[in-house]
Amino acid sequence: MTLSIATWNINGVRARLDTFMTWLRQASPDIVCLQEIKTVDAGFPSEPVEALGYNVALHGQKGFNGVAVLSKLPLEDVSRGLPLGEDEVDEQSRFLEAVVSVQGGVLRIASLYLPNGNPIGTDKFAYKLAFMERLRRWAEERLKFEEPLLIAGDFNVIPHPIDAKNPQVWSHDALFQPESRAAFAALEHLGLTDALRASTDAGGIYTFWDYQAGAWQKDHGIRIDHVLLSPEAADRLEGATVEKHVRGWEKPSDHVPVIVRLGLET
DNA sequence: ATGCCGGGTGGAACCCGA
Repeated sequence: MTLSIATWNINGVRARLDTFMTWLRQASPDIVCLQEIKTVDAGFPSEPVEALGYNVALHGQKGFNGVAVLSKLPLEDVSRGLPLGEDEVDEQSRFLEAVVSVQGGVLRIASLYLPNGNPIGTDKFAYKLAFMERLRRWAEERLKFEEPLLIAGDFNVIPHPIDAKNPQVWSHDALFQPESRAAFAALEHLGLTDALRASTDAGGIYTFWDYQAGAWQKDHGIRIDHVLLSPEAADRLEGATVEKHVRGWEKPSDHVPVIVRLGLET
């Protein structure tokens, strides 16, 4: 059978409730990773989501950030936040890890909201790069398990010029800095596969269009929402698609969902 | 060089995003 896993930066789940529920009913993925829910756990619309058959795991935050994993399969293990070093504190809710059972083992899922990092040259950019290094170290440890693993979310990185309509516009932006792109490449060098790029080398595929300056109307987009796969997941990849049409709906998020399909028995 | 738009908080004007 095929398991479908989606990721979507929803830009405020409460402001997006109608759009979100409409999409969830239509697309009906087995697993959904959400970012920027922008609410504490108690503010998440768990009841209507559970009514559609989903289990809900949350790592919320007041006003900003916040990630979630929804799953039609039971969530057996949930862990909030990336590991921290000695004396390190991270008050930002940007990472949520969960495990579901599949035939012969488990499927491990991480919902990720990587820091934007703008403007460059500030502590925000340093925080982004430090966060990416923490993610790299975590992924390195998890890959030792040799199990199907997905890191799905808003990476806030434009990996290559082909992933932007106008790459030169982003040359001074944290999303397209050499350091940001190198840190993304370092994740791939661990053995992780960019699911969309494993499916196609076509240009013009974007997941974000700014609300401002008519970016959507001009198709001035960037591809910054990604799904990275461990070798055991990549071997089962059946396809990856971007739900572009959702950007044209009423009250859209500025991001659209990305869906990957894996051949896995449950 | 900055704002554009939109969500959040808190109850106006400001922070934040990408």
